[in-house]
Amino acid sequence: MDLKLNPSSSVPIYAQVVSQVRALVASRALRAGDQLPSIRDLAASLRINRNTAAKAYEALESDGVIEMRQGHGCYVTGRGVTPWSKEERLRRLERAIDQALVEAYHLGVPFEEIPGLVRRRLERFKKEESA
Amino acid sequence: MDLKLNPSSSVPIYAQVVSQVRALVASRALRAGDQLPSIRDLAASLRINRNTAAKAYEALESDGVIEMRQGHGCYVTGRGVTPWSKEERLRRLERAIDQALVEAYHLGVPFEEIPGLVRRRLERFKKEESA
Amino acid sequence: MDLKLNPSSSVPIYAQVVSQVRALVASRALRAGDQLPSIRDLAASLRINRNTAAKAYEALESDGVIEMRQGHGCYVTGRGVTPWSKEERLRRLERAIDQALVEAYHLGVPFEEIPGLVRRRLERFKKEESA
Amino acid sequence: MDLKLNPSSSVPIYAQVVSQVRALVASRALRAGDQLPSIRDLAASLRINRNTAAKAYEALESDGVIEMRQGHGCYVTGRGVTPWSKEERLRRLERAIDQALVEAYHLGVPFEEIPGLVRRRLERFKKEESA
DNA sequence: GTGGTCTAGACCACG
DNA sequence: GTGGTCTAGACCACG
Repeated sequence: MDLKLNPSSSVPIYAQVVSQVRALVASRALRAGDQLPSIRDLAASLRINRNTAAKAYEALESDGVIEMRQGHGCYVTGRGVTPWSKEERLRRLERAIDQALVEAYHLGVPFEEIPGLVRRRLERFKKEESA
Repeated sequence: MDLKLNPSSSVPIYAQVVSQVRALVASRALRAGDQLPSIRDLAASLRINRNTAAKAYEALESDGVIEMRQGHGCYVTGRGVTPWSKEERLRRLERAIDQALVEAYHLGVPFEEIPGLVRRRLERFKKEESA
Repeated sequence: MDLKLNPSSSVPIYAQVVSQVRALVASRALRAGDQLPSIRDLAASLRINRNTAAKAYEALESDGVIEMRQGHGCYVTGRGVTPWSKEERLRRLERAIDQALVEAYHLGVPFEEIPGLVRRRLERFKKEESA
Repeated sequence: MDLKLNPSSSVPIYAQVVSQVRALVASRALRAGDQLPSIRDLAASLRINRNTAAKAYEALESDGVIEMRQGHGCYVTGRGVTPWSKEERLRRLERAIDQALVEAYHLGVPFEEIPGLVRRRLERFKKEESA
């Protein structure tokens, strides 16, 4: 699991780990049941403190992305036992989409180009998935 | 300018102001040349610290979203003053789109539904724009 | 003896075994003199580590819930072998009751509903007992 | 806010803080909007590490019992925006009640005494509430 | 070996 | 002043 950390980013290190693991799971590079490196190993390979690695894993666990088992290790959870209602889930997704649209506006990317771009990124995700 | 701030969110208040002003501009509720309230007035109306309001405006200015003219006030700038190259801008947008896709995966929303959703949000943006 | 263990719970497995055996005894599904599976058998049937099973039995024994007779096996003891004084016992029970009341408050269950609920659970216990 | 910690208990210090604050809120010794001591002050008064105090407050926040505000402090939340369904809430409460009943059995307290005891503890809660 | 807790202490971000 | 992050390092509980 090779994550790329930016220690000078304003995004905390543990949050960078969280979002990259979430992305790996979403792109199916990590799948349900897969074992993650232990907290110790992760900390060593990223050269961060054990507590920082533990904080990232804790956040991922309370997110429902991974499970940590006593004395065993950390495993990717099965997908989607999210405790949220259908409406709440839609609301959250719309918020993420709107953020991308706002970003597009301010970057000067015409709205007409968005659907094509989204389709391209989706294809890339699916390709990784079937790989 | 009525922004909805959540003081108990983990997102800093100044960042909430920034992202909501950016959204207002993107949805054309605020347009190039429009005047924003002064730092002092914004702080008063939102009942936030003046330093917080100032910090938000600074961030918006260095983002190229607003301009502060000494003794005149704050104005929404024209679009496309972003300091980034075409490639950098595409990279940033793809990152925002990917974040929405990762969110969709973890929320259990099937990828097939994404393009439709994006189109719907785009329509809403355009409607607000023409209003 | 079919116990339902949750390996991803934050409650240690041995403690899950202990509390479920205590519940079985309290509901009279297990009665004084009944023989429990050996440590080896329990570990095999629950597919847990033998040390874990042994630790659970040790805790149950020092609690006075079971007795382990060298070379004979494990047996449920008679009731009321608790080593505590009348006052201490009352204090412990009140603590358990208070915990339920605190839980009720935070779950938003009105206090008026508590006595009815307690009565219902008591009936269920007695029914299992007479079964 | 005087909490009594037992450093030699097997219950982690932060968890002791959590459960005692929950009890204070449930007994209305702390009410919605009340400010809690800052992490620094709590740590100093309990003579524990700031990180340990912070961990307790974080847990209380993710439980919905308190809110922490940037640069302001910690406040008791309004009651009961628990994200759980009515059924889940009942299930959790029943579990807590059952634990008290199991405890009663093993302590040799006759089931007949339970309803009276529960009523007494409820009265004590309500008295504190109106005080 | 694995995760969990705790401390001491530094530095930063926020308002 | 308040909370948030991070490190180094110790010791413990679990399986």
